[in-house]
Amino acid sequence: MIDALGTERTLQILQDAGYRLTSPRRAVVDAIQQTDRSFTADDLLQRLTDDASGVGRATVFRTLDLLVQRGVLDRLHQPDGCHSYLLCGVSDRHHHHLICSDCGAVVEFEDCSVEPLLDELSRRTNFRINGHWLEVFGQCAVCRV
Amino acid sequence: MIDALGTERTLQILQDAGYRLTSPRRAVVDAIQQTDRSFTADDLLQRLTDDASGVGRATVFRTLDLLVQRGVLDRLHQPDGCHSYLLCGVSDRHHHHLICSDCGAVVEFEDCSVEPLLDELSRRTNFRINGHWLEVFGQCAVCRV
DNA sequence: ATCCCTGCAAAGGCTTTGCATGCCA
DNA sequence: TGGCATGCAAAGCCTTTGCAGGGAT
Repeated sequence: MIDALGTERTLQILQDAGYRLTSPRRAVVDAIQQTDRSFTADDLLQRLTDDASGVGRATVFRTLDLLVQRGVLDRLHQPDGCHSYLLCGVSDRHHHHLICSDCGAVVEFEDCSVEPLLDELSRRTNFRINGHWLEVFGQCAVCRV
Repeated sequence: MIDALGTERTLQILQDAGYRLTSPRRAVVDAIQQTDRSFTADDLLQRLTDDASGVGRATVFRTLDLLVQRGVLDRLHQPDGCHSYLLCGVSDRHHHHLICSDCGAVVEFEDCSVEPLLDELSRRTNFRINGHWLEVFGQCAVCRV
């Protein structure tokens, strides 16, 4: 569903940004490539602990932050918790998410057609608008039974 | 900006729902009526401590939960923190927020014109869509200098 | 060889829980 | 009077920080 960068290109991004390629970072990047669902820091830590990668808690958090900064991951906001992450698509354009509340599957979409609304709001309220979030929730084809 | 219920009607809602009217609850409800900005549990606790209301931490959290459940407050999600609250307008219709990232001032709006988008998404992805969030960020007339 | 990165453990926020007491209905 | 509600303190989560040792460049 999400056309992600892949492990190698992601590691390249980190290297280009001046970060060292270490084996904990490889392990984290590799682990996040294995799902197109949203996940929490704890999910990831769990997975890395299970496969005995030996990556520490702190490194998981530090690497997640790094990847969010670099645009590889998005931070996701959901009704039942504000602390999950999600692999971004290749494009670094502004985009939104349609999220399955049951299994966490995610579809990205770009066109959100809110520009006219924002213009009108800005005119009406005199706010200088500089961003918006749109997230859509539902159940995916599999979970809707 | 937000046409809120007022202390008395809010207390009535709690009473109608079978909750007791206690003085800590009054104090909390009263305190949240005094602003149309978003606030955190800690802001509120601080205010209640300052005016020597003597309301405890636990009660603040418990009452906030109650008020969110009853639709008196919204939980707000912002880029720099997912843990703030906001007094809802009188209408309990679906609505959205335009939030000043500097001072926390909030304007509610109802028409978000995303229905066509949701229809199309649902057709394309086969998701059963059952909700969405839209939050708009910017700077209000005062803060934009 | 440098110094960035790491794991560990401890500290830090914020929120919830347990429990004896208080107070509304 | 009964039982929900409260305050306090402690416990629980999740995340960040400090630090000495290790590894990438």
